[in-house]
Formats: sequence, structure tokens, C-alpha cells
Amino acid sequence: MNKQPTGPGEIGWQARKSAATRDQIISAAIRCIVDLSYSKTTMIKISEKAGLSRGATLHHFPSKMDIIRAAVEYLHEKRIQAFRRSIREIPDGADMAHLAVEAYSAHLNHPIYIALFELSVAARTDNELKEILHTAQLAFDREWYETAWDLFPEWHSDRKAFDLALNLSQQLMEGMAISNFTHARQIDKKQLLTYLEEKVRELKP
Amino acid sequence: MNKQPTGPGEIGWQARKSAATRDQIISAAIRCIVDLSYSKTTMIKISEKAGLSRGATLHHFPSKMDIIRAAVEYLHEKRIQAFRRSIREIPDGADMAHLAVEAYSAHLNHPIYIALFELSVAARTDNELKEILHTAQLAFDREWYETAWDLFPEWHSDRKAFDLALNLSQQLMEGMAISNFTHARQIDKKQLLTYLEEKVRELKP
DNA sequence: CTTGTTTCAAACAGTTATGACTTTTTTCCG
DNA sequence: CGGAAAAAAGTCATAACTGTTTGAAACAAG
Repeated sequence: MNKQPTGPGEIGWQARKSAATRDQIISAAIRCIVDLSYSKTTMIKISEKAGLSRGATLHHFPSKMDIIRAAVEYLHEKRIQAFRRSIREIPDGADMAHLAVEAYSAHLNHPIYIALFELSVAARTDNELKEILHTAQLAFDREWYETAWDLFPEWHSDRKAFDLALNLSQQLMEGMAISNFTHARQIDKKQLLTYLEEKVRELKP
Repeated sequence: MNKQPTGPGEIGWQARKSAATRDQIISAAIRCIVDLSYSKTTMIKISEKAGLSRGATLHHFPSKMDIIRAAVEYLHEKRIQAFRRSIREIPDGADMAHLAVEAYSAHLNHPIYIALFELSVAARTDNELKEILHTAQLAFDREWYETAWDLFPEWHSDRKAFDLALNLSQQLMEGMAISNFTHARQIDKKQLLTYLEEKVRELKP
């Protein structure tokens, strides 16, 4: 990779390569989860996608669960980052309801969400995974709620209405995202989202 | 089981026993899917739950997929039956919105729905399973829509509003059911359901 | 009583995953 | 340049699952 000798005082010795392959492994694991499902994600498949041998992968992560653990951390970090970015980009004075709905809608079709959903479903019947997810999930939920609260100061006069609007949006949109593959019948998403935006505006104090 | 000699004209010779063990196997398979997840459902586990040997199970169903196929058929049949029964029980002149919401809510916490959900998620990355589910799912969705249409004649003047109310209810409630295990934060379900009922009443022509 | 069919049990071969262990290659630094 | 240490590759034992095959009961019918 980088053949320059470690400069004086430089922290990074070439464990940067190690960090880089670690990231490769985590990224490969997430792609496996999205493409193959959690249960079909094996060390072999991860190694193949990462372009490494099994031994190399096992050198960085002693067991499969260690990879999953790292992947969950990575996913939640990225998810919060993406959430913050998407709402920071909303211009002042814009149609907040519409843009916020749009933003969360886009998020729900992103691989990050799909991977986390796949893991959440698998966790229903896997206690070890459930425990790994629980901490990160709790942190995300709190972060999500507080970021939204800060973002919409005009709701501060009515916390109940705020909770209702937030929950309504979240639950409905997640239901819609998931129904993509739990239902054969195609629904009119646009109609539903427009209606949702309307109701959110109505709820605003 | 029944040692009486096959009576004259009687259809059922002791293939009734066969049918009974077939049902046992299907039931055991569904319990496995709910308790262990689709991917951890193996012939061995199914046989154990059914109280049979692997050979016996394999005699009735040549392969695992044949069991799954039968289970999917069984689940959709039961689901439609349960749906029809629950709405037939709604008394005339009652608060339809409330009772219908209540009924679908109950359904979403029933093992039948959990099993189908588990299978639907697994089907995302399993083409064989996807194909098995697709037909039955299509039939259920149509049945569901038409039963609802027949049940609420007062909406017949406005099909658009009907679709909106139906989709809103379905997507929101499914989102809520699923968020039980995808979110750590507990939401106020009662508030959301009450709001939903109110909106459904508003939409009624 | 015997013959053939249906139900169930058990043993077997083939495949695939995991994780421990060993060996080779690469990289760093004196 | 040369040795130490980390990274990567390869090997192995073990375990689990699938589906085939073989064998043994139960039972109806000739």
C-alpha cells in the first residue's frame, strides 16, 4: 500500500492496512447480509466478497459474530450520519413535512436500512444477535427522536402532537417499505405519502 | 387408529392416518418457523416437534421444500378463514372502524401472521420460496380487498377514499406490528390506533 | 396364509460450515 | 541486509443437514 517509512512522530504505522482490510471485511459482510440474508452469510462468502482467504478474515475477526458485531456498530453509525446529513440539507422555510417524509422514504430504501432490517428480523430468534442489536438500536432511537425534536421547534408547544406525528410517519413509512416484499399487491404509495404529509401539517400546532 | 374395516362405499380407508400425520408435520413445521426462524427450520427439528423419525417425515414429504409448500398453502387458507370469521362477527350498527382495526390488530399478533412474515422476509433472498409465496400472496391480497369492499358498502360511492383508508390502515398497522422487534423504543400504540380510527371515520363518504 | 402396499425407522454418503492450528508471505525497523 | 512481528493463506477435525437407500412392521386383499 503505502511504502513510505513511518515518519517521525507519526502515529500510523502500517496498521492502516489492517484497518483498511477490516473495513473491507465489514463492508463485504454487510453486502452479504443484504444480498444473501443473515443466515446465509458465512465466513467463506464474506471472505470471497472481500477478496481474502478465510484465514485472513479469521485473523482480523476471531469468529463470525465478531464481524457481525462490528458490522452492526458500523451500520448504526452510518445511519445516524445519513439521518443528520439529510435533515441538515433541508433548506430553511421549505416544505418541511414534504422534505422530511421524502428524506426518510429515501433512507428506507437504502442498503443500510435493509441490512438492519434483515438483522432485526433474524434477531427475533437469535438471542446473541438480539443483544448485539439492542444497545445500538436504543441509542439510535433516542438520537432519532431528539434530532427530530430539535429540528422542529415549532412543535415544542405540544409534545403529544409531536409524538403522534413522528410515530405516525415512522410506522406508516416503515410499513410501506416492508410491504414491498411482504405483499404481492402494489399499493398507491404516492397517494399515501401525500395524505401523510397533509396529516402532519394538520397536526402542527 | 381406526381399526374398523373399510365400510362399503366408504371413501376413507386408513389413509386418514396418513392425512393426520401430514397435518402433524405441517403444524410442526409452522411452529418451527415461528419459534426458530425459517433458516433454522430443518427436517430434524420438524420431525422432533412432530414426534416422528426423519424417515417417517421424509416418507410423507420427499423434500423440505415440499413441507414448506404445504405449510404456505395451509397458512393462507387459515388466514383467509380467520379474516372472514373475525369480520363476520362484527355486529350490525357497531363502530365498524374501531372493530375492524381491533380485528386486524389481533390478527397481526397471531402466529399465522408471524409465520407468514418470517417466510416473506426469507423469500427476499430465496427465489424458490419467493415463487411459492407469490401465488398464495396474490390470492390473499385480492380476497382481502374484495372482502373489505363487500363489507363496507357505505364506501362504494368513493373508491379512492376506500383505497386510501384501507391502505393507510393496513400499512400503518403492519408497520406497528413489525416495529415490535425492529425498534427498542416503545411507542404509544393506543394513541396511534385511536388516531387511525378517527381518520378512517373522516374519510368515510 | 401369503402377497403387495403403506407407514415408519435407521444407516449411509455427500456437502458445507466453523474455528483451531500451521505455514508462508509481507512489512517494519535496527 | 537480516531478524522480528504482523498479515494472509492453507490444512484439518468436527459437526450439522439433506436426501437416498435399505429394512422392518402393520394392514388390506386374494
